[in-house]
Amino acid sequence: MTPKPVTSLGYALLGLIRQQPRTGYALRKVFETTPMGSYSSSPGSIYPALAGLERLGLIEARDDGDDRKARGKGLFHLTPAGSAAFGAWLAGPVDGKDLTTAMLRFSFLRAGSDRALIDAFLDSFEAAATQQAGGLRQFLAGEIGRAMPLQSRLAVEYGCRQFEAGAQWAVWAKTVLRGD
Amino acid sequence: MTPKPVTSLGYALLGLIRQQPRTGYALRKVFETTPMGSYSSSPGSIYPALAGLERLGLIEARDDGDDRKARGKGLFHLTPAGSAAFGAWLAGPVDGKDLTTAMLRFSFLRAGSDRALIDAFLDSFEAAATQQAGGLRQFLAGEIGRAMPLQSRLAVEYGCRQFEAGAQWAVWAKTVLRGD
DNA sequence: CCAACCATGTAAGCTGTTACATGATTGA
DNA sequence: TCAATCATGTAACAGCTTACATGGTTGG
Repeated sequence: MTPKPVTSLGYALLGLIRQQPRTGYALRKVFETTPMGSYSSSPGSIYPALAGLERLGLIEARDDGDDRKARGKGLFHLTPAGSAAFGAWLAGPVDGKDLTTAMLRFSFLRAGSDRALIDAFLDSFEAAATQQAGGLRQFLAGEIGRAMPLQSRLAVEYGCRQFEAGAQWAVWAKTVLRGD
Repeated sequence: MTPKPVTSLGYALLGLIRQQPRTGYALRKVFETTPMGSYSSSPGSIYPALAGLERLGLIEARDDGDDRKARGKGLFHLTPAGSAAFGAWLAGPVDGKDLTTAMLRFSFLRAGSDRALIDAFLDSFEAAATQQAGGLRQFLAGEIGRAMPLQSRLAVEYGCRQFEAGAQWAVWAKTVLRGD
């Protein structure tokens, strides 16, 4: 029952594999050709990560398919355990300190089947972002904040605005998903 | 002439020490009590980092002061080499892929003496953020982007908005600094 | 036939995290 | 005197980055 031996790169891989079974190389390509690249750079990290997930029994490689497209080890599939672990991760709470990871999760929710999770996510994302922004504004108004050099205060203001933009995004995303 | 053996935590430490000489403990406190905490968590990283900076000759501990406030090793000061290295870092270009580090740098510029650097920074920060946002919008409009699941597209939109908020912050910061 | 791309990895090194360990001093 | 805070570290471990190494296949 050890809860989290899986890193965010691991979850990214699980999510992509859940979307459709892929080879290690195809996974690398996704990171190279999409903004998801910010979650990893190439080979040296993803192959070891895949090996780790396989060792944990969350994915397995199958020489899947009648045609010989599978040159290497074949396509990775989620095992039932992998599916369960990924599902649990998807349903977890939004951590205010790590909105980037939260967004990764969001990108793997499916408009069709996960509607309830999506609504819950957006609500708690908005709340978390608003709260973080509030914390920073409070800091700025407090003793330490007022004593900081101007540049530092401006930098903190940047953080506030980032969080506020995040909260606004959540509101916007809700309207988009409603009028779909 | 090995260019960059200093990490962003290292630069954060150099910057804080430049603001005023401090003990290792005082530096830890800054990370614990300000939003700068996002650049590190405690002891296990900052003491080794300080040791590294000392080994590189960028800082040195002095039993500075007539009164015995210095219980431990004393206060860390920048050496001339440290001052030069930090100054060079401050004057470097804004890397679009790492706006967080850029913001750390910004927070250490001084409204009094670094006016030229500040103006240059804000201009190039705005440009970088705008460009990153544009890249993401272009991606969304392209083949791969249009083929992605809705959730993923919304997540990318989040990224756009973050960058756009960054660009807007830069514009705002310029007006603040002008009317000072 | 040669370049590009498919496909998979290994190895060294650095950084950071967590958790533990220690001891002096100050204030209630 | 007892807890909190000042003050400094170490050790084990995990993860990522960079760079290198290896081969098969396909298209011009």
